Amino acid sequence: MKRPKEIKPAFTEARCAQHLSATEDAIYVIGGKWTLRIVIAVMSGHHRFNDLQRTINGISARVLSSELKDLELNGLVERVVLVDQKPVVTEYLPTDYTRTLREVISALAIWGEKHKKKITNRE
Amino acid sequence: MKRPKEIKPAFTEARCAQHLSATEDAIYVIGGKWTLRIVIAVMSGHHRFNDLQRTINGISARVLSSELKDLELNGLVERVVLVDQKPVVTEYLPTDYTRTLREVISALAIWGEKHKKKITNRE
DNA sequence: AATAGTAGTAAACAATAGGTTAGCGGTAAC
DNA sequence: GTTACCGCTAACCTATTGTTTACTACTATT
Repeated sequence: MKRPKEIKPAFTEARCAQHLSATEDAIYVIGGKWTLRIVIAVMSGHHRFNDLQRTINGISARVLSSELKDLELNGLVERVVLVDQKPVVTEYLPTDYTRTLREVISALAIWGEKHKKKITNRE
Repeated sequence: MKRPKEIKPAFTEARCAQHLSATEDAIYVIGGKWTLRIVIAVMSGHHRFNDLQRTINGISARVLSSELKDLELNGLVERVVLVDQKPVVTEYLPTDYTRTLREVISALAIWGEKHKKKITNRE
């Protein structure tokens, strides 16, 4: 017997538990303040340290450095040092795994735009 | 003249800036450790304080309380006190705006599952 | 009368994230 | 020679976040 005249949930009980666990894992990896922004910048062609720092507004070298190390550990960027270049150049490149985040980023970006409109309209 | 033989970016430069700004806004609102998990639980039919605390593994009353206040301010839950009930009952209900997060949650949940499989397989 | 649940709040504290400043070794341009 | 860019790193500090414990006021059950 199911609750007779109540709001029907947007997610079933099973989906709830599943979603709770899965989003917990996802947020653990990509939920940081900077993580996805770095990923977006790398996917957009910004591969160098200082280029990334310039592109991502407000990030400090210290934080960028430690975030890049985490991302590398998780396989979300690949760090490549080009030794044969005149000044040795370090590049952070997207991987196949990075590209699996495209739908997540798109969904977030779409929602973020809607939310911005909502906020700016009401004030 | 565009870079001749390089990896072509997954996002264009314009999309990059757009995505950076929009996801920044989105993460500001829903990027917290608990935010989306509470939203999922509320959308799944868990409407009461203690029910939420039981459902969301590891959250303390203090944090749940303050997160619910934030969510209410952002219009992502509605706090309803049922005064006519024998013991006064407080409910946290999803709103229309909450439901705009469905795609975001789905995308995150799908990615989180994939990521979990990836991690458990390699160890 | 005692216990337990409901919906929290207060206080005190610990942990983590993030920011600021400074600097290093190298190259290259002025 | 001095300045500046590159890719960082160390030390230090602050702010946010989260934890624990205890407690409130009320109701219902045993």
